[in-house]
Amino acid sequence: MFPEERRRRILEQMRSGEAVKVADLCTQLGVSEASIRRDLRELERSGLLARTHGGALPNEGTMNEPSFAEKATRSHAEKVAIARLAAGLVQDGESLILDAGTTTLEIARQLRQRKDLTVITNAFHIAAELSDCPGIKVLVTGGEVRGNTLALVGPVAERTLADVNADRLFLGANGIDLKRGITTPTQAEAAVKRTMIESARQIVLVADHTKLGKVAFATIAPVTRAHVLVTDRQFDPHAARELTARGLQLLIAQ
Amino acid sequence: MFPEERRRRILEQMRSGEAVKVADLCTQLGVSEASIRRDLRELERSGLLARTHGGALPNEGTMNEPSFAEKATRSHAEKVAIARLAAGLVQDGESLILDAGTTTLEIARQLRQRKDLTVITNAFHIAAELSDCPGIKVLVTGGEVRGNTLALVGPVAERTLADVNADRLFLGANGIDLKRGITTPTQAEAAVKRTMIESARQIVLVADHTKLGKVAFATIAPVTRAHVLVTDRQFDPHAARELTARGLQLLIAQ
DNA sequence: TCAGATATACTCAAAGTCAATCAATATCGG
DNA sequence: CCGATATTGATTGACTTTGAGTATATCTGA
Repeated sequence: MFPEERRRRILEQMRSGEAVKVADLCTQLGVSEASIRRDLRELERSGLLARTHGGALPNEGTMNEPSFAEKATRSHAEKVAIARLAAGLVQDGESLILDAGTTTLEIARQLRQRKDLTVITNAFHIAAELSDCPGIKVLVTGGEVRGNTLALVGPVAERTLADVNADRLFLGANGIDLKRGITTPTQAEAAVKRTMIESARQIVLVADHTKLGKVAFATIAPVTRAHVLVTDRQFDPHAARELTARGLQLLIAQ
Repeated sequence: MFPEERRRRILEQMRSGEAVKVADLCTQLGVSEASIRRDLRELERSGLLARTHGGALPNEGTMNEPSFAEKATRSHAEKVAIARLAAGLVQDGESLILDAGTTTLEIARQLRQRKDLTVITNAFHIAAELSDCPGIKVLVTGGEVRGNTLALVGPVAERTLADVNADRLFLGANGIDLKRGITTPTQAEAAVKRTMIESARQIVLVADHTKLGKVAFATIAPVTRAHVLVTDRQFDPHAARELTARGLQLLIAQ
């Protein structure tokens, strides 16, 4: 058992967010307490955990935060249903903007067989997904990479988007609220999404029912700025009626 | 038993994700510890495992990926060697342009631990590789996705590149020829690479020896436009002398 | 607040491991 | 055939890792 190996196992054990005790690790890994302490000190130095008396607590980054991959599998069936319905709006020959996000990635997958599409996106995954489709021309906006979402934001992205004219935008969001509008966690993302909205003729908002009522930090636009909302059937009927009354077309995936 | 064969067996043994001990490998493969250590050093350089005191651990993630087989080849080891040498030119705090390509991707990997870098690239893979590095700001050029290489080309890419000023460019190429210059298969890529050249203070051409004498369809620039060429030691000595005479600095990876 | 129980930092010596060098052998290209 | 290059294993001194021992620090419950 090597020191490095031991440290990996310690981290592995903390992945669930639980604290570890020196004595436990000691028996589990079959080394003296001195060695365990040395390991913990080292891992603390790397910023992976915080030591306490008798053991250690995992640090933010060490815990299993929902990665992109995990988010993508969470309620995957619903996302596919929403994506199918949304993709049905697209006619061959159109040009589309696809926002970054797991639902919009599903839309991209649904569009693979289509002919003569132009897709503009600020998401790696979407561009990669469509890059080998003969009937689809993919334009990436460029911009700075936003840490964990792999979305591109910033002036470069905005400028590219400002210079295009798309038939349709498929917009993702973290929060949809009747009063606070469509929201997202960062100003930078909000700015990009606003530019997308300006460059598209029709705005299709895609969001599952869990987004309703949530408010994230930065407002993108009022909900009425969207023309269509595609969501699932657990979407609150009251809110649905209210949105319809305000002129949105609602499409409910089954 | 050839060194290559031995290394393959070592990797074979680590496939399950288990650690290996120098002493064990030593008896199993019937060679001295010195040789085993040399093998492990080499494999570590290629990014296939992590050495520890007494043995080695499989590198997290890499072991079961499809890219694993490719990484185990000799040409990949050469690329890594070139990349290490090239990455050594970079000082913390600089801004770089990284062209799309397998060697430049390796350069990106070598830069992960650096601080305060700005990296501009037209390659997905490079952007993804560096996106989670706290010390590195990644700017993607944007542009159209070129089918199989996943490089971004076209007016959007060129405009983004034209608007930046980088300390260094690491440029890949399909062909390097004394008469025909630096070449690449398509006009679109050539145009992007030319823009990169214009936006950087120092041009570092990275190319293994197989590129010498090859001529691809589109010329990017004469070889003399580069300031430094990083290559491997199988690079033809005559050509090397000729290039040095023309003012290029040659760096030969061992 | 204090005493007793734990947990910790520190030093040290032993065991094991490593890098560097060198000479011997094997292989390659002409 | 010869010189150049690669590969190998032995040797040496230096480095890491380890657990025990000891003095200090921290926690807990009264």
